[in-house]
Amino acid sequence: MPELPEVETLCRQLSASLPDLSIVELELRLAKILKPDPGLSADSIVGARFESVERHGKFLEMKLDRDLALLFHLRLAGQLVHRKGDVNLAAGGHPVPPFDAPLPHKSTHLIFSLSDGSRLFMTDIRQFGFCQITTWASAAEYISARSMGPDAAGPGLTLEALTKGLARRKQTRLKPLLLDQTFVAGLGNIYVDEALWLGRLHPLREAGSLTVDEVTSLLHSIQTVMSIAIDEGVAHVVNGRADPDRDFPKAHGRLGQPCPRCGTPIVRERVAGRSSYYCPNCQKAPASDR
DNA sequence: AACTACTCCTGGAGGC
DNA sequence: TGCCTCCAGGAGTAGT
Repeated sequence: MPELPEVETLCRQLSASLPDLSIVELELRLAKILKPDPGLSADSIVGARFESVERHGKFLEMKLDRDLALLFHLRLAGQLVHRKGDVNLAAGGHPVPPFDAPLPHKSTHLIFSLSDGSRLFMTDIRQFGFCQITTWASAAEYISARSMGPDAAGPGLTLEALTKGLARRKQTRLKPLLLDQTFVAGLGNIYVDEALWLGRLHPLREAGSLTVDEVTSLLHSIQTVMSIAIDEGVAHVVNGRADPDRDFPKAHGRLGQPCPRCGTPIVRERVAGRSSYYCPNCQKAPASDR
């Protein structure tokens, strides 16, 4: 569930809390979570100091001195909490367990003890996330090899780039296309649904069927959803259900609830193997499906 | 090229 | 109450 906004929020917090601290000890509680590059090991990073934290799509890269780096992907349910005493200096990712829960949790797989007595916990109830121990150059190579598209919240996602991208993938439905990290980087199931709802586009529309106005609308919708989530708070969805006390997300996780725009009940349909929520009135199905 | 199915895994929800 | 099944989700891979 951690998508671009969750990782970006975490990145900003860790950028403030980690630099200049060094790693005193690393406790690995689930071996497969840690993936050291050949020639490196958990021991390699003991004593190394954090320099900076960066986001690449949904990847989080922590640059250390000695040319070392940690590359995290939180996948479905990964969470990072940097805590000193009872105080969270940074916390983000999947909201289960709650960020203020006692740590380590039974699903905490990795604990970094840092030079000021604080600790960084990686918790992941689904065990799909990972932390790679690598070098600056190998991290850059690894990221580059993903061939990620323009960042959904970055300046590279322009009308021109989006138009060209859609033209290259004319036959692909919008939902799987937007989930494809090589098309645009950072979106996941929740924010794709939100962007499509905001742009009044049905998830099964083919990329090549969009008018110029619709492409423009899609671009603005992606950018708007990203900035709302980053600036005003990420979507709170647990087990596929949107938090009933918040009005964001608008469509995702709101089966049967009235569309905030027109009042028509939101429907759920399986698209590309994923639950997709949309308004059947505002987001008209493609002609071929009617 | 584009699609589906399957894999990794756990926990929460709902049915009976 | 307790079993059972289903579902959530990112992304890689294999097969059609």
